[in-house]
Amino acid sequence: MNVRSRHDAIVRTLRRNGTSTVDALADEVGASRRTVLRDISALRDEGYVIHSDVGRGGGLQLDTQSLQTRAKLSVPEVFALLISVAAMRAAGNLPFSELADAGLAKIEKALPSDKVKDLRAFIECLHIGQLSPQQDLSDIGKMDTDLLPAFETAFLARQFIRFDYWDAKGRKTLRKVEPQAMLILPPLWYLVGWDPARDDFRHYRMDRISNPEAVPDTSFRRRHVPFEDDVCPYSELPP
Amino acid sequence: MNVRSRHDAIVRTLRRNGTSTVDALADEVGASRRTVLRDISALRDEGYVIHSDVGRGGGLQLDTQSLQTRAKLSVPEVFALLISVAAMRAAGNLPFSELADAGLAKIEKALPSDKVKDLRAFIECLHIGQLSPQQDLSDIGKMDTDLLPAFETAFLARQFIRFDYWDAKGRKTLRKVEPQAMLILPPLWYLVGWDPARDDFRHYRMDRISNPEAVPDTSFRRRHVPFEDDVCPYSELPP
DNA sequence: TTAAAGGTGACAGATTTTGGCACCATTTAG
DNA sequence: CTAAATGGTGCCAAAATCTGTCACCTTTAA
Repeated sequence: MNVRSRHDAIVRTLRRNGTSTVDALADEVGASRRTVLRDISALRDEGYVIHSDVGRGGGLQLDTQSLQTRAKLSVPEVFALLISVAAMRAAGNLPFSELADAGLAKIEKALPSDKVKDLRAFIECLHIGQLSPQQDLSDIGKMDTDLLPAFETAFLARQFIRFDYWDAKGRKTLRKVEPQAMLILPPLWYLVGWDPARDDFRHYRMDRISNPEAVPDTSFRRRHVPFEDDVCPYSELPP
Repeated sequence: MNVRSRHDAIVRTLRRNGTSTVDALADEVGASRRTVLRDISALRDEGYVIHSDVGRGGGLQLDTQSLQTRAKLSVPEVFALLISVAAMRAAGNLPFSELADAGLAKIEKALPSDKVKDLRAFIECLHIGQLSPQQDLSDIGKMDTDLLPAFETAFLARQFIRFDYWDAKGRKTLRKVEPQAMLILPPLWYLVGWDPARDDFRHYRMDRISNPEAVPDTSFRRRHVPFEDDVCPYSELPP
């Protein structure tokens, strides 16, 4: 019996029984009274709130609201959560969004600090708006999460991005643009890029992009994307 | 040097240097070659993807997209994240919402299963709509997250909820209602309750509720709340 | 062929964890 | 009041685990 799994067993037992004595716990997890007491102390250090009543009829009691959970997340998952909360916040602060932020802050604290900075910088490139409901959105494709690495690299290292694009008429073309921003108009998601060949901004629906690849190019410039606050000048975007 | 901190040091070094040899790592973290190899093996077991090139010029390389983070979250924080993602999904599926769900699934897997069921059941009571923008929302108060425990208890144990309520005219009254649903009209958040004294549904702005308390009462009935799909019959709600 | 790299197994020594014990403080039953 | 039940602490030896050393293997590039 591992120390970690013994801790888990203790928490589980406390949750199940509501209240329990040290000796009963020791019996349950197959460890000595002394060890269980040390475990309780360790769990308290970890943030669990465990009440104890001393004396006859007393025992230990786990504060159910204080339950901790230990999750192991990958960077793309953290990224997705960050976007979710950022999008929700942009849509109008919900109650609990502070609490969600607190949770995310803990997750971020567990990431290497440079990775956090990268993610935040990427999220700075997001613009979230409201799509007018009369648009025809019958053909929304699923966005492939495999796109993420190339986009992250291109945005953060200020590289060009090259990809295949199927336009609204079903024609496939090869594009190479400076990634300037990401525009979210739920449920659509656009890349806003500066196309040097056309000397203008172009927007690309993410679900029509495939095989993206970050391409180093010294001519990259960060440009001022013509978003004004929450007003999106792209409101006449073809779906 | 702890095992845990040595693992962290190894991951940090691999991230910083991009690629590194076992001997260099051993030197860096002040441990033997053998120990570092054991640590690498342990990290791989934990889910880190570490590529290795054998032979002259080879070395270890951490797959940057596979970076894991170990976060410790409390139940209310998990709850807030669940609501965020649920709300975002209701607002129109964003790309990455699947990824966010995958992350949340991992978090939930780390929770006791009954707690997960409770949280899901609570979230079932949420109705998320769109607030028409012409409403006057100048006086939105902050919702206190301390309200959560009482609401969770009342909803899940089917108990009445008693609270102080300040209405739009600033009058304070004591209410006791059957909690039937939660209505989210960003950025507002309502409790939809059946008030037995008035024999009708009433809605209460959450930021005007204080001192909520769950009260067991055998007369509680689950009622059909007159929401129709996404159409909210409460659209004439006074803010 | 040789040197540089990752990887494995075995074993003794170093370190940490565990169990047992004595003991203390508090509370409730009788 | 007294006794029993409970949480809690300090100490130390035994048990378990971790670590370093060493020998050796495989693969790869010069």
